[in-house]
Amino acid sequence: MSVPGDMQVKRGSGRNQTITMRDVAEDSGFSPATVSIVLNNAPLARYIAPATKKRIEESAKKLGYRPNAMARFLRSKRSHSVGVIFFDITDPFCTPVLRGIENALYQSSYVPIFADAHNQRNRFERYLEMLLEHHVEALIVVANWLVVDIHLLADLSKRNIPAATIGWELPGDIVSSVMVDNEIGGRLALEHLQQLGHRKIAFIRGPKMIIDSAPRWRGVQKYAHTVGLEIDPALVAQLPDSFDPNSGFDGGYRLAEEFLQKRKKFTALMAFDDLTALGAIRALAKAGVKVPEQCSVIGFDDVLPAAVSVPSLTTVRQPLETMGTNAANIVMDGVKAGLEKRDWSTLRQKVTPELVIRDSTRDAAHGAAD
Amino acid sequence: MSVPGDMQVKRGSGRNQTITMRDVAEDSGFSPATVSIVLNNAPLARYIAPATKKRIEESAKKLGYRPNAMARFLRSKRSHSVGVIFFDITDPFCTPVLRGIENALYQSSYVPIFADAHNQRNRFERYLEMLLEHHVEALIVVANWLVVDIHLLADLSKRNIPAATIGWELPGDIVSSVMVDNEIGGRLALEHLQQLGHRKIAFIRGPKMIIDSAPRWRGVQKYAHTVGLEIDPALVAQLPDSFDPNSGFDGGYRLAEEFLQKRKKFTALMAFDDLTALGAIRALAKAGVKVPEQCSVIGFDDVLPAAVSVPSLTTVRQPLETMGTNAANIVMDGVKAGLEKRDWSTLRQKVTPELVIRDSTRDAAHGAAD
DNA sequence: TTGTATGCGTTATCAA
DNA sequence: TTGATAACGCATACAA
Repeated sequence: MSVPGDMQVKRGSGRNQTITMRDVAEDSGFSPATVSIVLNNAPLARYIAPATKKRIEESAKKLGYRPNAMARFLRSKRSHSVGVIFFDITDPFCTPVLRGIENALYQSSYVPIFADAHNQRNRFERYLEMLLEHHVEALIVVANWLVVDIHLLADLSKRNIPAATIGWELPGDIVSSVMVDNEIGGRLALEHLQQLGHRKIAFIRGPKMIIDSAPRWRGVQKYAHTVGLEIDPALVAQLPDSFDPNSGFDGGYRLAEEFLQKRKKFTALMAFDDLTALGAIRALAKAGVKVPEQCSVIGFDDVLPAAVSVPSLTTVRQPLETMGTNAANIVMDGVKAGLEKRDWSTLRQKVTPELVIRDSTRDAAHGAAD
Repeated sequence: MSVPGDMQVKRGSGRNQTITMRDVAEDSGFSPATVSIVLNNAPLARYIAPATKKRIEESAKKLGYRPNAMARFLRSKRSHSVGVIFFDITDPFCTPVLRGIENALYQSSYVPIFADAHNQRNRFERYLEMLLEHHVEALIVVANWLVVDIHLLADLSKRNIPAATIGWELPGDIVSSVMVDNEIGGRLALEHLQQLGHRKIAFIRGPKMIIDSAPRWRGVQKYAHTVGLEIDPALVAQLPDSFDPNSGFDGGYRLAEEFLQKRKKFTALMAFDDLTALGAIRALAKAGVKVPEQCSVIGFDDVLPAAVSVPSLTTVRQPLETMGTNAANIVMDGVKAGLEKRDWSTLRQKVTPELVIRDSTRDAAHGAAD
């Protein structure tokens, strides 16, 4: 039996709330400074006796010590957090992106502080403010949909906090960005339809205010030109600007209906994105046009609804999760660079989309929607 | 013209990084204490001369002063952040919930720290650890899918941090919870089919490990009993346990296929959730069974894919965004209670689901899948 | 009505 | 190889 004095019972006095470093110091018999060095595995830890380390680590574990992130920040200026602002989380586009970001940050033991601008400029600004107050070490903006003028972001670089945008880019080299290569994507989609033998193709272009719209369409035009495919202006429509990222569905429905009313024959339809494609498919179905038998439809993005619809949607896949991961890694690299006083420059990354062939497209031999 | 001495230009010296309260104090000519009182509108602010307040506020604005959340926390023990752990953000169920949580927290100027457990226990624990380090003032767990035993959460109440779960509940009264009333939901679904005249109905029940499965099925059984509807055991299947929240799609597909192979006639199918329903619809379509003409299908949840599928899916809607909002309000109330040393007790909230009739169901007169 | 002094839990700079 | 000590930026008790 051990003598009473042997008992390491912590006097459960008043301050039973939180275990501080001082508690660990007392328990282990070393000074707070040493404890700090050991527990952070700081450079100086090389000079600490292994036995000491062990004792300290044991005490820490025994007491359930948890470093206080706030106190730590006050000294080290490191909050171990990154701000992540979504323009509109409602867009299924965002989910895999968020997953990618989260996963990358997790690897570095950083936490994401989540913000959703609801497509409102003042909300965006307010969140920026809040994130700054929380001293996030970096910022990621997922700007899939609406424009909010992001000059605000330029402000950040002044504060030396690395920022990256996903699905959007700013002029200049202040903010990093990760985007799909829309031109390749546009080509991929049209190429697929063309190779299936489609010649009469209807197009629903993206809203003017979306940055992806123009290059994606350029990809289409260039490819059409290359293979000598004629694009009938009567079969080209454009989604109206809107604040709702999922409005493409209604837009696709309406524009497809209009195509049908024109009684212009087409055997395939290329939509700006997946939801637009699904909207179009619904219009076609309502008019009794079967997909893909009478009309092939291709989307863009590869969000969840594309995979689980009936028929499943052929689409051009954006590697959304990867895009999130990359953006997070880019800013984290910036954070590390700042820490090590290394030089670091902003990055503009284009990722390559990929054709995903499913059930909504097939060869043109069979029929046509008119 | 003002004299040179009038210029309030801040010497852009070394410490141009961050504006602290001391800077504001110097600039306004008052002490840091007074500045603190004014800027926080603390109780003592009542006694401060309006002119003083004005001067201080102007200086603060002019200098672009931003309180340092970390430093503030160290004193006040308030981090102005709430941890939000998702078991698996990949589930479309989560998006509206997240939106609801975010919106409620925003109203109180709290930020959500986002965590995604990827359905892994150790990841869940690690995040809990990280959130504790960041001293979140409350915790919300969105446990839509897999079980991770949440005894860990009980730990939190010891630390006096209010917690709530969404889509899951714990025994005891340690943690608040917000759930749909699954029994009502189950009844609603069956009632709809029954009122459309369906008698031969196939059922795909939820996985055993999901907490919703049992009560939802109970609702079905009770209603069937009430109206004297017979449930054919050969037309009842159950989704296998799985770690992937979207696996219901494949499960629905497979089980619907099996029903079809049995050559038992049914004119309607009730699926555990929307994705399961969509999977089933794909199987039916593949077998040439038209929905809703030959077979009605109803889902549960009302996630995005349900609304944009073709045909659009009739479903029992969970008020997901509201559930998120409610959970956030519940824990925020706990936070305030703690602050005011008020009493506060944990809550178990059941929200009411709602039938959303769309295009995947119709009266039974027309045909049957066999 | 405002200012002074102190400490929150850590880390960094010394000195020992 | 380790320990004192002094900040970090803010909020409060207390003094003035």
